[in-house]
Amino acid sequence: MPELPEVETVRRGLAEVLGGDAVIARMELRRRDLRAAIPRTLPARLAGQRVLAVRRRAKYLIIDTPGVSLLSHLGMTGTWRVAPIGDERDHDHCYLHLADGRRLAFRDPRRFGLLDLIEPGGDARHPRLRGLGPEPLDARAFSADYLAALCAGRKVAIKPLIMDQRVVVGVGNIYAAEALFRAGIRPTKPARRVRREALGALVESIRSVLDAAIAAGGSTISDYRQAGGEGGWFQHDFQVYDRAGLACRRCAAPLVGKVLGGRSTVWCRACQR
DNA sequence: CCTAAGTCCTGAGTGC
DNA sequence: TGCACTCAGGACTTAG
Repeated sequence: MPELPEVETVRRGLAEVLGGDAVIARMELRRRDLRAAIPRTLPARLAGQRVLAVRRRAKYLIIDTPGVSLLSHLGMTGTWRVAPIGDERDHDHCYLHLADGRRLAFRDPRRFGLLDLIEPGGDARHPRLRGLGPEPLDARAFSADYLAALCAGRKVAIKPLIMDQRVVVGVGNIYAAEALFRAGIRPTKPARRVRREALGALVESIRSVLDAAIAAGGSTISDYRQAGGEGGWFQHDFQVYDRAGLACRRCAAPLVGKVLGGRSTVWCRACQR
């Protein structure tokens, strides 16, 4: 669910909650079988650890402590929230009890999410982080040159290509569709057929749509919430996502939709070539 | 019955 | 034929 803007918004919320030397007194596991099993050793490793930082890499959240880092992925329906005692819900899989009495809950109905540990300084060796592409907001690493090199000779459609986390991280089904609309590129176009200038526009569009969505606190469809429980607002700015059959906001032609790479995809035949 | 913000795996196909 | 890589499709799960 959450793509980069939603994960970044959650990161900022968690950083605020955990700032000022928060200490994790105890991790309480209620259910271990998420996408992968939560390691049995994780609660013991986290107990008594002081939070040093809350980071994001791709769609992963990383809470650093001196002894171990906690890695989480929200999958499609994952949320972190401040959960006062008494606020227990179905699908709360894990509670982090802080030393000051507050409590964080990880809730994920579909269980496509993930909790794991990273050894200190071990990001590059972690199997889920190894092999990830560059951060899209890093203009130096994610450039038109870089994307053009990865598109060369590729028959795959441009939309699934930019959703491939080995190519660039953080772009999912919503923001891929929105960035392609902004860049005027048809999502089904084979990557090798997209012109160099259009790839430059796409790189800029990915950055601009992600920046705008972060500024809006992400997009709330059903489950996504910020750490404080608020929804995001960017869903009101969608130009194409979930708008198949409706009028293009730019030219009023009906938007078309089809399944591409297993994901629903919407675009404007007139505005996107 | 259908759909859904994401990976992850398998198997078929391609090119050297 | 073998190997490496690419690409499409399905699986996982719960809720609305």
